[in-house]
Amino acid sequence: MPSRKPAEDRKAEIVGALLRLADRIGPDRLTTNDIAREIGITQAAIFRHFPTKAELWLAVAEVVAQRLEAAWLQALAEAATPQDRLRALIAAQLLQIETCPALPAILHSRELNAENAALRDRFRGLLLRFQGHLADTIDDMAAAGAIGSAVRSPDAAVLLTSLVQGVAIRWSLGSRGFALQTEGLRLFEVQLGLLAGKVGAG
Amino acid sequence: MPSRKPAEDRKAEIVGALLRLADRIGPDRLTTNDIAREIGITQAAIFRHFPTKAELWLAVAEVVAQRLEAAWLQALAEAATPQDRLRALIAAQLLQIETCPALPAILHSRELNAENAALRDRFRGLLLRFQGHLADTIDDMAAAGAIGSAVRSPDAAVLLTSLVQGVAIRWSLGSRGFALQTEGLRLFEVQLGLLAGKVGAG
DNA sequence: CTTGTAAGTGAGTGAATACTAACTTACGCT
DNA sequence: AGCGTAAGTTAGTATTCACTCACTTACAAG
Repeated sequence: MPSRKPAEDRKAEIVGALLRLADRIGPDRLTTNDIAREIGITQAAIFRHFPTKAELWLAVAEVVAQRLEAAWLQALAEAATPQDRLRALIAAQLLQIETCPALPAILHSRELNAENAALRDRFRGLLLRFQGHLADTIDDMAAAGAIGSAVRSPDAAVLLTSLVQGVAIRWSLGSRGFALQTEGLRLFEVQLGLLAGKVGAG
Repeated sequence: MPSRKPAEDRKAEIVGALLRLADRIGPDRLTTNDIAREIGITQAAIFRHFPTKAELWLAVAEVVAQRLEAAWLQALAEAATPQDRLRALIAAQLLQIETCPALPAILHSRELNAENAALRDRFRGLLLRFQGHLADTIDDMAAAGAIGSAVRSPDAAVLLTSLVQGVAIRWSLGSRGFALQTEGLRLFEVQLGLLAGKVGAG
């Protein structure tokens, strides 16, 4: 009786519903029934599109990876100076988390950390690639003299990644009582000031 | 047939088992059966000591809170200079996470974030108190001239808390392939150098 | 209009879930 | 020694979980 959709569309719909519900219900508590109810099909229909729940999670990882990488590339392409690129990378990441608040919880889920090794590797690779972009951009800044060299760029990249994750935790624990991107970028400027302040001092 | 224990001891044993298993199995997937099997009693016996699972979680929060606060107070008491106190606070927190690796996952669990509001408030209060200690210590450093005042102490505290959380995430995603406390303290020295480098520059 | 395919259904599976009730027995106290 | 208490058990409950299977039917191509 219900309207049918081509498999591609339905798969995307299922993945989208999972990401939406993972925030409300939690990645490890989310059931196939929750997803089915959300999009108005039966639970059994989920398994026509994904053989197991673990494979559904891998499809989710694929979608997330594509979204994040696209956001990073756009940030890198649109900003002119290395400093603007760095800010744009951080802003993009904050926006992605704000748009898809389940992301931090998925990083800590046991679906990822204990039961689905392929999923963990996918996300770890993503995080490493983000830090790589950050480190490269920081190297560009150092080459342009916009920043000191007292801190090695991979360390600076880790500090900035941590900043994003830390503000995301506060955001989530505090029931999202502030604007994630605004507060994150404010702290980014503070940290950038610290990094830039080291010019010629190391 | 099995050896009996006074309720106090058994409660502590249950809480300890939960914390151990929450790391391996995940906070949201951990069942009362898992706990019972771990300590060699039947699942029903759990409910002689805790009326519901949610109350068991609250007892866990209480134990964690006491451990963390004791570690902080000891760090504050044992270190002489404000700078040493700051380092000791960070070291203590890193050690607590290394000793009880379930802590970050619990922070992101849905037991905490969605289903057990009392649990969330308990942990949020803990985190705020940690940042308070950090900020106070940073103020002491500023008063002693050991640090610049370009960065407001609450912001610096957030940056340091984020550092701990960020390195903890990398540690866990990377299958704990490095020593958390060592790497965390190394990054702390980097960040401290940045903060201290601003002396007189603000 | 017919027809093949694939999207979706309905009804089920066994295993787990948190939690309960009625019982048994180990242990401390006198 | 014996007795009361409380820590533990066995055997359940209703519900939910991921997943299966036989089936129906919407839709697009010829």
